[in-house]
Amino acid sequence: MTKLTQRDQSVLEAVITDYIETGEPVGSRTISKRGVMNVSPATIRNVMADLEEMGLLLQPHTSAGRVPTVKGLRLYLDSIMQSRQLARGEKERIRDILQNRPQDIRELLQRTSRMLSQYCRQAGVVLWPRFTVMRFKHIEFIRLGSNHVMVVLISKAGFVHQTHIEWPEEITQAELDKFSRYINELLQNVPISSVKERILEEMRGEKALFDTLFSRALEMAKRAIQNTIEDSDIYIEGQSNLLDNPEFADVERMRRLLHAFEDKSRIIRLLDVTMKASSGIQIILGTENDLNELQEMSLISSPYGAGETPLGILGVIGPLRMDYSRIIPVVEFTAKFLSQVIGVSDEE
Amino acid sequence: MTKLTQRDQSVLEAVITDYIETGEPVGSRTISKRGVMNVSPATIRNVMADLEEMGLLLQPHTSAGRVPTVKGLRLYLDSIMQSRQLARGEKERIRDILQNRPQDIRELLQRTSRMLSQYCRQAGVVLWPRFTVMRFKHIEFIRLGSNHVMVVLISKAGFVHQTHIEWPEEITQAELDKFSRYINELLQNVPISSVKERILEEMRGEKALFDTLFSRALEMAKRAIQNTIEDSDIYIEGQSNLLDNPEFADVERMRRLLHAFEDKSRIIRLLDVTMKASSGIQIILGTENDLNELQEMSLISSPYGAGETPLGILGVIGPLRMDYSRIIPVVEFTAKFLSQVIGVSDEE
DNA sequence: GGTAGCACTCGACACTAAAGAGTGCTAGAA
DNA sequence: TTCTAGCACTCTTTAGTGTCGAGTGCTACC
Repeated sequence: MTKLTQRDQSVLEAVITDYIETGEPVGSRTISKRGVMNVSPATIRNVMADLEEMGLLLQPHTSAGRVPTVKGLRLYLDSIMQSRQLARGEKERIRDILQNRPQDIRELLQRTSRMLSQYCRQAGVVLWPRFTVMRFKHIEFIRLGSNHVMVVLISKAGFVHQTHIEWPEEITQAELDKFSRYINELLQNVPISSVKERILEEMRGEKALFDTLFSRALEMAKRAIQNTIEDSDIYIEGQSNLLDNPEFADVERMRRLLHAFEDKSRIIRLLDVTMKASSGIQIILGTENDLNELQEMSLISSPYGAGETPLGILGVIGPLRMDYSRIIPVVEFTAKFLSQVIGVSDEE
Repeated sequence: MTKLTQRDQSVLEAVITDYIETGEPVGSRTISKRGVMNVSPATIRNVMADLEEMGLLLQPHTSAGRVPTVKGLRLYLDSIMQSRQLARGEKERIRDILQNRPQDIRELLQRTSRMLSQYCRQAGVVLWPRFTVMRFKHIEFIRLGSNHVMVVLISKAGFVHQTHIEWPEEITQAELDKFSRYINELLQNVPISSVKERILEEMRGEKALFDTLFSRALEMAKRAIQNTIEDSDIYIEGQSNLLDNPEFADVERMRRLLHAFEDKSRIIRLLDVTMKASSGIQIILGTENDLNELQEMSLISSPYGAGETPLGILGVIGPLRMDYSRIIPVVEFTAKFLSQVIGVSDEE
């Protein structure tokens, strides 16, 4: 690919900026009038024709202005755009919303998602952390019925997971309490990803051989953990913001989009992959993702975690035409700040 | 109001049936051709004019067919329509989906909501039970940080609630365990609505006076309960089904609707009121509810509970034009069956 | 290399006409 | 008295037409 001259870049930037603002195809005259470069529309047209040949711009129809392609946007994001700094007031506002530590972490994540959506006027999304990356804090067995035991599992960062197992034999709450005590002592601070191994190891140990109570406790914990691993959830808020974008005036498009949002498992997978791919902010533009229904959307995301360990991912989903220079720092800051809030309880 | 003759009723029914099927205004000729009554279009027209005068039908514009009004639909539902029985196969299908008791109750409710939406091709809705109507089963305090204590509260039916309190003084997990034991013993099987009184009562008692540990446990439990009471949540699934209805081809309408769904608190209030109003199935048609955004929707709902006690409410939200005769029995059956599933653990 | 001018293309919009569905009313039949 | 056939009328929908304007590509010229 031919290298872009300074002027080419300026034109590309002008087209994109204008397009992001208006959503309409941008004509040569518009750019010329802006006066960033003092050249005539005709000159601009020549440059635009070049850019189109390189696949950076696109003409929806012969006599229309130009619209950036995914490739064009990508180039712009990677090497032309300057992210704005967040004003102090903006940071304060985000802090205020997240700082009042709410009732439970579920609500914190949900609130984060809502904040992102309102603040960026797009859909906000937060992925519930995968349990496997957390550290064990506490387990509790509660007898619900003659064969039902409820298990509540809590991670150091304060994430709660509940599950439910069948237990063939009659068992009392007092016994279950003993189970809890055994397991809590055993697994204190162990990463949940290695809990299972740890249990298996212990099962082969001497104590389990002679202490039936202990070995049954291990068995129960094993089952509970098995139920827990694949658990995942996601909060998508502010979907209706997307409707306000003129690009979704089309009902058919809107419908596809809502369908995509309702089938959460696929979005979870997308986010999961994204999280593993990078530790910093990441942008996926339209066709760069594999979900058919999201081909016209982009995702701006960043992992969050407790201190250094990444736990989940949060971000903003919106149309290709978004105010990236504003949203990127918002997502970045939110992730950083949320990590701090969560990290507090994880540290000691 | 003049009483309806048999023929009037037949015409009303025919109009409504046809309208529910097609969504288009229904003309006199259409009904005549159906051949339910052997009369000419002109006769039907006379009857329709009468019905319109009574406010049961409406003509969108001078030269169009008729559409039922809310009043007309209400009359139809209350005294003309015959609910279909669910076929055995249909019942089986519903059972299958709900019976495999899932990981946790949250998932069970969510799954119910999804099932309703898929099965009725509208939006399904389930209200998370209010904690106040449940009975106490178990409480657990877990130390998260020097000043943070996480509280997990479990009801007999297996509902879990987590909250989070600040505690001014340093406290060890061992102490917290003692707290849990005290409170669990004290509150076993008490209705959560009277837990607070019970605690206050106990605080004035002799034991609290002399046993500081006990009185501190009470204090902590009191705070936890305070956080818990107003908690409520709702699952709305299958919103995209609504988009498939031609009446929502209009983007503006769609947008209002999505906004309504995103502001869950108002829908929760609506359901809450509905739940208290009646013990059986209940239908709210369009303008009969107070939410501006839902004026064009109706809600078919039924309370569910553990055994006899109503806990929450579930139902289907869709446009005025719904296949009531099919959906009503589905909602009814689902509520009954869900109550059974939940009831199991509540009984002993 | 940049610019001005010009002919051309295409979508948006407004306007018109025709088709079709459905009604209300009236006069006559059962 | 009740029903029906017929007719004039109303209103929406759809297709078709003409005009306007934004924007382009090309060419000749500075």
